[in-house]
Amino acid sequence: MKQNKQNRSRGGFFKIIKKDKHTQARLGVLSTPHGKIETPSYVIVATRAEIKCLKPSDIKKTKTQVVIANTYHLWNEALNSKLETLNKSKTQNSKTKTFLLKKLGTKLPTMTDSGGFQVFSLGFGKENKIGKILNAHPVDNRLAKSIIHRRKNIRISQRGVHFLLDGKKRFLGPKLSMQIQKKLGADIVFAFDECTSPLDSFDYNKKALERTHKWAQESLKYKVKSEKLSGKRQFLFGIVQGGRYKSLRIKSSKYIASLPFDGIGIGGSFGKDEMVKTIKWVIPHLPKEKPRHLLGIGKIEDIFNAVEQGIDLFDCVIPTREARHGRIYTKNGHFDISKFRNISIPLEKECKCPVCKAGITRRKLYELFKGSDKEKQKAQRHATIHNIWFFNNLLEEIRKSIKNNKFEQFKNKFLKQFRPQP
RNA sequence: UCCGCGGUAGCUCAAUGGUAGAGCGGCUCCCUGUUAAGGAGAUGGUUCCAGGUUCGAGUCCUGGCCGCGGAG
Repeated sequence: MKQNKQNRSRGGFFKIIKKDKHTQARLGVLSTPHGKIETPSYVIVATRAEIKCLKPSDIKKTKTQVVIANTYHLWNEALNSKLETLNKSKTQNSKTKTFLLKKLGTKLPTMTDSGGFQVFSLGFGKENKIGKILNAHPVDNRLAKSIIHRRKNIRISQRGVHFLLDGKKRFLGPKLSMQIQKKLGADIVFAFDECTSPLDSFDYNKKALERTHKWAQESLKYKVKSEKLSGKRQFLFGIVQGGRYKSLRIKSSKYIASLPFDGIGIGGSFGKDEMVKTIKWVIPHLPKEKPRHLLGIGKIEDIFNAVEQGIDLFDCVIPTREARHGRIYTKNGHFDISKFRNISIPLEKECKCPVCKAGITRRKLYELFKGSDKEKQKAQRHATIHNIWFFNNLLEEIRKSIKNNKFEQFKNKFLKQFRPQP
């Protein structure tokens, strides 16, 4: 184990090129079997190995460096692909594309999430209709008490998680998660963990954290084993949990940092406006030379705050989901297309994204959104391309600013300008 | 000119004579490791007009007006 730790953390997988003088922001490069990723980078969500509403050729236009798919949602497809792969290898299909890349239809670095988030989203989250970040409306304590621990869709044990969904029962644990992720073939994979809810108590989080740490060990063990067998390299990230509790976050950081992971994910839930605080508890205990991925974050402000604290990777559904719902991102803030339906100006002034360059106006986009099913699909595709491009471009600018020692200035300037639209 | 059918929210339509509703649109808001191509909320009415019957009329009766279809 100790040997592994030494070898794996120095494999040239992650190189830090520059550290910002005034903040903890850093510029780096991740080298994966399918290409390099310049960090900080936004990882675009492609849950079922496709970016919703986009064709493979669209993805190339969006400055996307890397995408993340999901173990839980590709479970069946991944296991069924066993036969497919065998058949194809028999018929001499010499291309060694991974399952993910085949489905994605374009070549670029990929990641997969382990299914740990679904322990929350399909359990507590679904049951109580809350997200992993406590929202603006303060939750009544009595309400919080009444809903705590109601997780009728899942059963969690030391071995893993039983999902009881849509009348189907299935079990996912660290070993199976690693097996599925191996099959999916991402360049970077995550250890199986338990994402808890922001309303879970200290005691619950403590127990959950013990499980997550146990599963981290097992994910690592199984991954090392399968690597020996197949010879194929996948980089594995461990995940820090601990919810909203400082002592647990620190404990988790230290523990995950002590294991021979290739990178560190920071997962779990956050209290309202407590994200920076939580990241600050975690970062000091992480190895400086390993990449850090803030799971499931974030919004524009979150990105700047996290980069400032030394985060290298993000992923979030915000750009894509909100695009589908008609929200457009611009440097002056985001706006809902319905509010600007009569304006014949580009989605964003002087935007260089392919959609704006093609002359799609706000009025046109609105008309498409309200048109036939086919037109709506077009609208969602345009909005998705624009938003993804916007986020990727923003990260590009952030990288540039770190390079020039101007991150803080850039952050302040950008956030000042990024206000809800006039 | 006659016969028939209809006229209710911005639009399309509901409502055995008993508190006028729904869908869509418009408006406000939400979306953070996607069971989300989604969700929440507020608003919205001289029921074409004028009479009549009735405790009570969107509903029944009479007469107008308007629209659609048919016949001449």
